[in-house]
This record gives sequence, structure tokens and C-alpha cells, in this order.
Amino acid sequence: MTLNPDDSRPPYQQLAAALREAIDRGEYPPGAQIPSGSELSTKYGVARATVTSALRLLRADGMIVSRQGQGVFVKSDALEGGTKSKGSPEFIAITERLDELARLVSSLAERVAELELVMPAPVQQDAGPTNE
Amino acid sequence: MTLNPDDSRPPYQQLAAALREAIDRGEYPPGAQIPSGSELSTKYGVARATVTSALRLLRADGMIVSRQGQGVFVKSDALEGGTKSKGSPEFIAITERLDELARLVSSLAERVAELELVMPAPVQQDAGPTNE
DNA sequence: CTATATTTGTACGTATGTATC
DNA sequence: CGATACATACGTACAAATATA
Repeated sequence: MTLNPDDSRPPYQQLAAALREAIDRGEYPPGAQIPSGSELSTKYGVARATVTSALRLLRADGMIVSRQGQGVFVKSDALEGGTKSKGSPEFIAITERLDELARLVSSLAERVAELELVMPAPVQQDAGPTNE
Repeated sequence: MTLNPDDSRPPYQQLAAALREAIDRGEYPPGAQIPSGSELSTKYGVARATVTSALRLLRADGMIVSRQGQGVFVKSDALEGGTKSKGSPEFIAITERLDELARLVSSLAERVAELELVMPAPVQQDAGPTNE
């Protein structure tokens, strides 16, 4: 499988569309693991960075989740028909912002959890008022 | 200005935090143009791709807008009013909530980063459970 | 209108770090 | 410990859009 050089869209968008279609087609059913970045890179004749860019779009669509050391998996509630990939530019922009924000919040939560492990326990204030 | 190698955050997140702080500090006021990718690359000693990654976070925060052939500009609510208000009231409301949330998360990220600098590094437990 | 420089966007190939198996 | 897989980074190159001479 190769990308179409006549397509006006850049390769990473074409690859994203191809993967979306494959998911909708059921080639990668919900919960299944998508081929690794290296495999996709070889299969479609693009660099691994291009695969990463394409997967970022799918992640923004909420169709996949990436787990370091494991792989990339199709989300269980991935919609059929590619409804999420369409919509107004504003919708896409908001979705991407939400995705980045969600990832940032996740990493923040982990960092805070680690900090709490090494933090001395908060000193109990002497019977302070609990109102807000 | 150079990045801190002791910071546990990857360079692109450090750079994003530095740029966020510079914007909040008023070094790049609303509507102003941020130094070009090449300049930031030289100034902070990172690759341009790293600058791009950092700017993607700021874009996710809603702090900047990029215009190909022109540059990257600090987003100004007043400046953006003309083009951004072309959505349904629901879209505008969601965008505003997203903006506030992004700002809150950004401030949280900076506070966590400061805490991590003062805190002792978490010890790696070599006999811990590896399952989840 | 054309040519050139600037800036962002995208892509490539390679390398390293880290998590998981 | 070794193999696999994603995350990140580097440096280079070209395309697209814009501004300017």
C-alpha cells in the first residue's frame, strides 16, 4: 500500500485517513492493536515521524490510545463512519486542544502522585475551621 | 537562556513552560509576534522540531496562533473576536470554558514543576509490583 | 509581475530514553 | 537481560504562504 502522490493532502493526513478507514472497515476492531510504528512506516513507505503525526490526529479524534512499551490500540467506543473526523474546523481545533489538555492533565496527575510519595505528610493544623 | 538538564521534564515541555512564563510576564504581549522557530531554536539550544512541539502545547493552551509565512502571535481575545465569534453560542461557550481550563492547567503545571525542582528525586523501588 | 528572503508546515533518517513484555 | 514499542530529540531538506524589493 502506498500513498497517492496526486492527493493534495500531505502524507500524514492521507495516512490518518487510511487508518481511519481501516478502523471503520473493521480491519482493526475496537480493542485491537494497530501495527507498530515501524511496520506502518514500512507498509506505507513513510518515515516513522510521519506515522507519529498521523497517529496524533487519530488520537485527537479519540479513535486510538497509545501505551508506551505496549502499542497503539483502537478505542472501544470508536465511532463508525468517521463522524468524529468530520465537522467544522472549529470542532476539530477544539477536539485537538482537548486531547493535548487531557494528556497534560494525565502527566500532571502522575507527577503529583510521585511528589506525594516523597512529601512529608501534611501537618494537621490544630482543629482549624473546615468551612470554605 | 538554556534549558535545565536537571529538570525531569523533556525539553519541549520546558520550553513550553518558559514561553508561557514569558507571555504571562508580558515579554510577548497579546498580539505580539513570538521569535521565529529558527531564533528560538538558536536561543534555547534545541532543534526546530522541538520548538514546534513546544508551540503545539501553547496552541493547545489557546495562547498562540500560527500563520504560515508570517509567524506565531500571542493570542489576543480582542484581536480574535472577529473570526472566532463565527460559531454557535454553544461553541463559543465551550471555547471559553476550554480557555479557562487550559489556563488553570498551565498554572498547575508550572507549580508542579517548581515543586519538582525543590523536592528530592523519587527513589526507584527495584522490588515493587510491576502489574497495574 | 517577478524574484527573493522569511517563516511556518511537513518529511526524512537516525539516535536515545523509557516502559513493557 | 534482551527484545519490542512508543516518546522525544536532532539535523537537514523541501514545500507553502507571506512579505518585500
